[in-house]
Amino acid sequence: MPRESKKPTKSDRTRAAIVTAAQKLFAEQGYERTTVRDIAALAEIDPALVIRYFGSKDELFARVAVFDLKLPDLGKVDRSKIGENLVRHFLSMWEGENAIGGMPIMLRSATSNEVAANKLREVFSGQVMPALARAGGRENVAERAGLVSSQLLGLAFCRYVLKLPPVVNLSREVIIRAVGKTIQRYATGED
Amino acid sequence: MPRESKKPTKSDRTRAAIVTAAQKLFAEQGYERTTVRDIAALAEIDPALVIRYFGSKDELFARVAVFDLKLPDLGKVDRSKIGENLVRHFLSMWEGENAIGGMPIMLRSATSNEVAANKLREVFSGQVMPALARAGGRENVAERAGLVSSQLLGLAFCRYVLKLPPVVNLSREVIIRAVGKTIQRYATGED
DNA sequence: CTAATTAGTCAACAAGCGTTGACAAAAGGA
DNA sequence: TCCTTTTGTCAACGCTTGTTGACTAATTAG
Repeated sequence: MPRESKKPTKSDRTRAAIVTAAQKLFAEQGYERTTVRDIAALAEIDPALVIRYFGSKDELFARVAVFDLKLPDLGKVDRSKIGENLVRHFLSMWEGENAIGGMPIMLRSATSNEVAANKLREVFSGQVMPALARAGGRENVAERAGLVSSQLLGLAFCRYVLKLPPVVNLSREVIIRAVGKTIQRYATGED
Repeated sequence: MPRESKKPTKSDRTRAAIVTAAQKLFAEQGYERTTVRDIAALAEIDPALVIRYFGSKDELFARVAVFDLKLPDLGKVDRSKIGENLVRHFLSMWEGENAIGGMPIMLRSATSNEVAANKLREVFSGQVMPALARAGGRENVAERAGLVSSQLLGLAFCRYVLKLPPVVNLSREVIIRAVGKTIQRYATGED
């Protein structure tokens, strides 16, 4: 009974359907508003299967609410283009083909779900801080990373979660120029 | 039966206790997580009274989730100090004595409660946009207001809701200097 | 083909939710 | 004092939630 990656097809299609439905609903309505029955209905399966395959609603959420920012090595980026680079990367994480599904899920749920909030803080200390440590001096890393996060999370919050019309309507170019300049200053610590 | 402001004391102390408890709990856990029974327990009254006095949980939330940013007239502020001024004002709205209780309530609930999200958007178009219209040219008001909001809401989200340690630890002075410079650029549309 | 394993169905559970209405206590004016 | 209005209490309602276990159907192995 090799549990290896052989036998690609069985009804893990069910598992996949559950995951897909859960991602969509958690991202749209957050953890509390999304019910196991909603997920099952969207996946066109029985609610009991959600529990059978994932143990509980919490475990399913934990499974789905993981993501990797895939931040580039800022030590290898042209020093004067770090801000632009980060903003471009950030937008591509949220929009287009390779968008990371876990991000809207976390942002929507972190306000009322302590598990999600902790995961977001971990992403910060495990991914954002280390990346920023390679972008400027060793000093004030936390301060610089905090400022960067406040701007980028705020942008995501307004644009993708709250959907504030003027922020939704901002073009990629405007964001890259205006916000990029801010991130450049925060990230490098230059005044 | 004059319904005027006479007779200051009866048991509107109950009403006040309910409002106070509701503000605290909505601000800490958001709309969905907060139950009528929780509010009643904190106010040390019967759950039925919450409904009696406020009609429903939704009406109580609507009552409590209102706020006025009290933005200053930016036309009367030294043009080069608009950013600093706005950030100072923003911090005072969140911290200290006269902090507005409705703000954390809204921010926590807007991610999963459409009523709260709409109210936030109304605050934006009814208070932030008009104020910014007096800070720069008539053009790009929406763009500038959107950028300002993305930074200030992001700051509030990280510092007061998510409580990201590096952002919580930022001193007022650092925030006023670093974020103030950003807001200055966004608000005036310079560069 | 038969037997065993896997996948899916169904009804129900205990707990929690917002909300209601019938009733008792307290307060205040006549 | 009595009577009316205000305040508060209590139990219960109908509904939804996450979760469970017994059962059937489908798939696979020998």
